[in-house]
Amino acid sequence: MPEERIVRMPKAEFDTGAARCRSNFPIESEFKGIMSSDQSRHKTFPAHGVVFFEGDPANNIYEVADGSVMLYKLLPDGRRQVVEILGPGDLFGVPAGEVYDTSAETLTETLVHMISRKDAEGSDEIQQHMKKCLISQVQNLHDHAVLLGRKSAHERVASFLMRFVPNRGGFACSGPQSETEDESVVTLYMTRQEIADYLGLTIETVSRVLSDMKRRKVITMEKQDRIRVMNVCGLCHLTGKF
Amino acid sequence: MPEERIVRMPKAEFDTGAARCRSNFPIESEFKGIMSSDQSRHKTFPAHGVVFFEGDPANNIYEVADGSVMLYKLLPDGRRQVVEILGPGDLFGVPAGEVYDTSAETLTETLVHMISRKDAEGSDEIQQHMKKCLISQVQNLHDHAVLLGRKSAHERVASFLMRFVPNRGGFACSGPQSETEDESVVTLYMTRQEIADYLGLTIETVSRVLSDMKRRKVITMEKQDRIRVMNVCGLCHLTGKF
DNA sequence: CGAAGGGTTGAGGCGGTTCAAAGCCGGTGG
DNA sequence: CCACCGGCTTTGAACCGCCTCAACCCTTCG
Repeated sequence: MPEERIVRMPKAEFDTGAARCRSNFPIESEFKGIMSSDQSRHKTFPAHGVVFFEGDPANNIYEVADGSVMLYKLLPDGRRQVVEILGPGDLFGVPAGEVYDTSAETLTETLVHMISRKDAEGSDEIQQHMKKCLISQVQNLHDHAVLLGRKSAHERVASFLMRFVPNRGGFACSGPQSETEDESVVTLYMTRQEIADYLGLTIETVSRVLSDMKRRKVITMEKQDRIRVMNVCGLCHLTGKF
Repeated sequence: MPEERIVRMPKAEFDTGAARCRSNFPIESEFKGIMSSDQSRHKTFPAHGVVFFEGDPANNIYEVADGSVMLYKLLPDGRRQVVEILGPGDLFGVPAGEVYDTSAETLTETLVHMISRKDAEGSDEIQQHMKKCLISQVQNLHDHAVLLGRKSAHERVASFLMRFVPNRGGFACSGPQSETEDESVVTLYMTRQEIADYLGLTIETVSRVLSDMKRRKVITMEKQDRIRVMNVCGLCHLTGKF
């Protein structure tokens, strides 16, 4: 079945490699960051801790060492859009101007490496890594623009869940483990509000879509943020990407 | 009035400098590209010409020398999302994997510089420029995510139009030229379909919003793609950003 | 003049939001 | 151990903004 799907896929849907830099799993990884050098400092934030606010002077560049971070922007009336979700190995806080263009908050307890802008400029290794991360970041943002601009609520939630299923859904999709079973457990570490703000929806819509998927037996919920996908292939087809 | 608005602006709305790398004007600029070296080739595309398709092998990196280019992605059922609009000085076709993650089409007659990936790797100058462009690209994509995820149709169209008004709307907004008049003429060089696909709307909605703005005398239309903004400050307030 | 290809306008429907109420669950204190 | 509280989540009902579908208009070009 996955082979068949690959054959049918038009060029445009090939995996372009954007996922290779950043992990599928925001958590649980033991990433050995490129920034773990002398000149870098470390800092641990609790879950839902603020790393910096939009508009703060951009003095440091950060790398997620362990945990997960979201970047978001606010409109003056309080509307929020979460623009990126980052995991181990991802960089953030790389500024075009003098200040950060987004706020950064942790989702889970998170260890970050920090390095000053000046020191980052000086290191070729870091520059290289930065470029690589930026490129994959851009491609992820392209995907997210498609999601926000053109996908239905069901497709958005399905795409979101698929993000956290390892080795599935991309060009290199490994297909179901066995003939009879195609399950996977994903842990979100995000509140409904955070998910909604990432997907451009409301809390209620996210909740309704998840309930609907439960009703259709695509997923079951072990805890509120721990979801068992009963049929990965089925969920994948709900993303709109295939 | 503009000074007053700046004072009221919370930190979060400061211009973060994302616009500095790329021009406000996709057209009419005589940008002397960093790629205009020996090893680069040039190519001119007519308006609405295809530079490459999503999924094509990513052999070259491009720079817009003159004209404008849009990058878009398609879903298999034909839904399209334009993810970026580029002008002189902007780079595109920088791949994370082996293939392009978007398609690239010109909006107007466009001159591009091309350079092979290998040659790009070799030049520090190009690497530097590439990094700078990527960073501003990321910030523009952040803004666009907010637009797609959280803004109303009116706010989207207003934001879109403000993009093409020079020196207005950002942190460095110069304010109205005179006490009595606050006009500006923008030329879109895009069909309604392209605008709609960029803003995550339908043709009809774009058309209706523009008609509504005409009715409210915020804009007048000199030609279908040539719009006179009668009240820049007024339009700016419709963007939702202030 | 007629055809073709955008663009505009109108009517109706639907998906997602809004507002409101109830449910669930973990934590705290009696 | 259970009652209570607060925060998050779920569910329901009504509404509304944008989409869909269809007709019409305008401009361009043969």
